[in-house]
Amino acid sequence: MQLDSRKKEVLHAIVDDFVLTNEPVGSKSLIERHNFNVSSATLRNDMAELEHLGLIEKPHTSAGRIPSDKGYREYVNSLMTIEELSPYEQLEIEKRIDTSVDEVTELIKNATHTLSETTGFVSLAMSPRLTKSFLKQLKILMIEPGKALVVMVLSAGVVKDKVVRIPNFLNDEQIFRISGAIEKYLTGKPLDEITLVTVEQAAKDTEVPDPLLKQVLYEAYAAIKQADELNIYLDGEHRMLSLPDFSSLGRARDLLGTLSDSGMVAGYVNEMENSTLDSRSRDSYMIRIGQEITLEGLDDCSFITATYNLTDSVTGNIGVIGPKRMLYSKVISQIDFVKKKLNEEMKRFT
Amino acid sequence: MQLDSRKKEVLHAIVDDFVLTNEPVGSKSLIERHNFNVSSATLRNDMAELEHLGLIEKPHTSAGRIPSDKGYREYVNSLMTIEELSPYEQLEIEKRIDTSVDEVTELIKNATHTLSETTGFVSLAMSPRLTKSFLKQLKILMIEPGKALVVMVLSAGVVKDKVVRIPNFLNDEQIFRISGAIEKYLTGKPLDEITLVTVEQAAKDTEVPDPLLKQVLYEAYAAIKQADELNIYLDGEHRMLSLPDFSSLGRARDLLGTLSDSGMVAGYVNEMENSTLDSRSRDSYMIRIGQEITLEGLDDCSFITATYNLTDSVTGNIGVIGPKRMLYSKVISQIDFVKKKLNEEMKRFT
DNA sequence: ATTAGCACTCTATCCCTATGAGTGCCAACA
DNA sequence: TGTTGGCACTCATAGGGATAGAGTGCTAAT
Repeated sequence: MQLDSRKKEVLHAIVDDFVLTNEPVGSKSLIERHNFNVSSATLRNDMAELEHLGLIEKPHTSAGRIPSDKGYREYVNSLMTIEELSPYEQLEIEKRIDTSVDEVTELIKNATHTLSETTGFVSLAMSPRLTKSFLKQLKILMIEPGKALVVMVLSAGVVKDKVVRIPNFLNDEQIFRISGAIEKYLTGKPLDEITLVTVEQAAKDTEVPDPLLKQVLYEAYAAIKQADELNIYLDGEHRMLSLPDFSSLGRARDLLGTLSDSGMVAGYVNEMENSTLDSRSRDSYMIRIGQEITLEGLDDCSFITATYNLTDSVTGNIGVIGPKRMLYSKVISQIDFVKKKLNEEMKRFT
Repeated sequence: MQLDSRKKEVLHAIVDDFVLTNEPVGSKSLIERHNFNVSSATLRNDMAELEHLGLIEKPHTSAGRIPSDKGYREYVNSLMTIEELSPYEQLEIEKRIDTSVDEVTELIKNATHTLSETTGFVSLAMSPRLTKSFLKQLKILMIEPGKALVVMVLSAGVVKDKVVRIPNFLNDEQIFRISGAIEKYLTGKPLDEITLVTVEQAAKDTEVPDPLLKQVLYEAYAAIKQADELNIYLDGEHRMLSLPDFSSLGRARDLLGTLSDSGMVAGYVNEMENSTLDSRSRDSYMIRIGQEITLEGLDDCSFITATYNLTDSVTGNIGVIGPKRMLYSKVISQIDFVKKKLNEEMKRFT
């Protein structure tokens, strides 16, 4: 996109003004608010050009201009500058995140909640992707005949467990032996390298009758696989209703309807994570604007996520879904700061 | 409330019509829809009387009548008849509840989700009140130096755990001894009879140095107490946006804002549970209508809950938050049926 | 390349009116 | 005493101009 410098300024100003006022911005008000040393007629020419390029558009013939998705994209990619949060803003966030919790999950939920409060938008986080973490401990506890609890401690400091069914006539002793064998064989193995075959191999010499063994192994395997399932945490959905951008009930309904299917949102975040659309090397966040988002009802939204690290290889995402018409640089700083805090606090768990 | 039988019919008809059409109902349309063998003028007299009693009201001078909170209350208490769901409706619900899950929590979430889908309103459930359940097993597993996992199996078939901090230099052996002592002493005790004192007594003879012991005991106690904390599951909040009753964005915002504070809603349900307002002996559900609900923003809602049983003494609530203008008898049957299914399925876990 | 000027477009707002559903009340009736 | 027909009155809602205002595109001059 080659734009001469004034046109860049004009686009920048239009985005800024529209974000601020939520009203289509015209050539005259642009002159009033900003120090362009040219006349409104000149800006009108520039604006016609920007519209021709698809960066801005008119709601109707005689209205001012609003940024198009492409315009926001240009703004985000090349025009805006991201500033650090002020010490005061940083403090506000630090005060809000409750870091006194004992579990990673709670910490993530807290951070997500804080992010929603801070931005005023919907926030979301994905649980850490545990496929790269490895098994540190695995114990199977008998609960009662036919029922056992598989407890796993993963390298990232995460504890997972699952109630499983086992054959009724297996006794403590046998379970203990199976459990020990699995643990011995699988400790240190990344979750994504654990297959049903490796689990079965683990228990070769347990001296437990084969038909009994099979079911336990399968259940243990299922428990392990469940441990690396992704969870998503959404927060602050109701805040969207306070935004003028969603004052039409229809839009609000579609949006919240889509967000209520958290599995679908999680799938989308995952897809984003694996996409090559973003210049990840440059920045540590991903942005999707308006129609770029393939979820229904999010056409008027932007979706920004950053990646947090529980360990080097165990990561998750945290971010925001807000209106396209948002203060991108501010929101990005806020996400970034929350992410940093989250990373710091997570060191406690690993 | 002494009403002659025609006035009862009139109130009944007004509620029915208003629920159906969402429009104030006038004397004339009442005649048209129902077989009152009197003239509209007579109904006008009756309606004036009902209004005088505070059972119905006018949005403005020359409009029809709508039921007041008191009118709905009368309807619910004395006028409506509750019918069983049709076999088809029952089947629809049975199809929807996924009962193949391994944990009570998942089952409850599924039932809640189904209830929201079925009614089209917000549904909610409280986790079982575990204070009356007793400890069946308690194990403390070392995770790493300074960190352990307390695993509890409760009589209601529920498994709870919590990561706790312990002194760094406690070894496996010592933890095993403490764990065994606590378990031996507390097994069979209802959770609400377990105090810090009883936990401390449990571990008198463990031969673990006292200062180390203290911290573990405190953490174990905290874990036990956390096990009986109440969780709430809300589902289908977005459905409220599809209801004409909440077509005003302001109302919808207030409502969803309040619901987003799930802790507050949980507190309210608990309060309801302990209230004596309801004739619990007669029916197995509780209803709060409009202003009877002390939560902000729920003035236009009704709140109906029923009690499910995990065991005889371990219960929770499941119910619906919908608009006042709802088909009470239908919704009550739906809740009741879901509750029954839930009770049946829960037998598997105990 | 920039600017002033101008005709044109379209929305938003206000006011006015007509419509119609509904009410309360009164007098008459069974 | 309860019921009814009749009637004047009320008020929300919808529709139809008329107007103001902000903004645009285009042209001709600088």
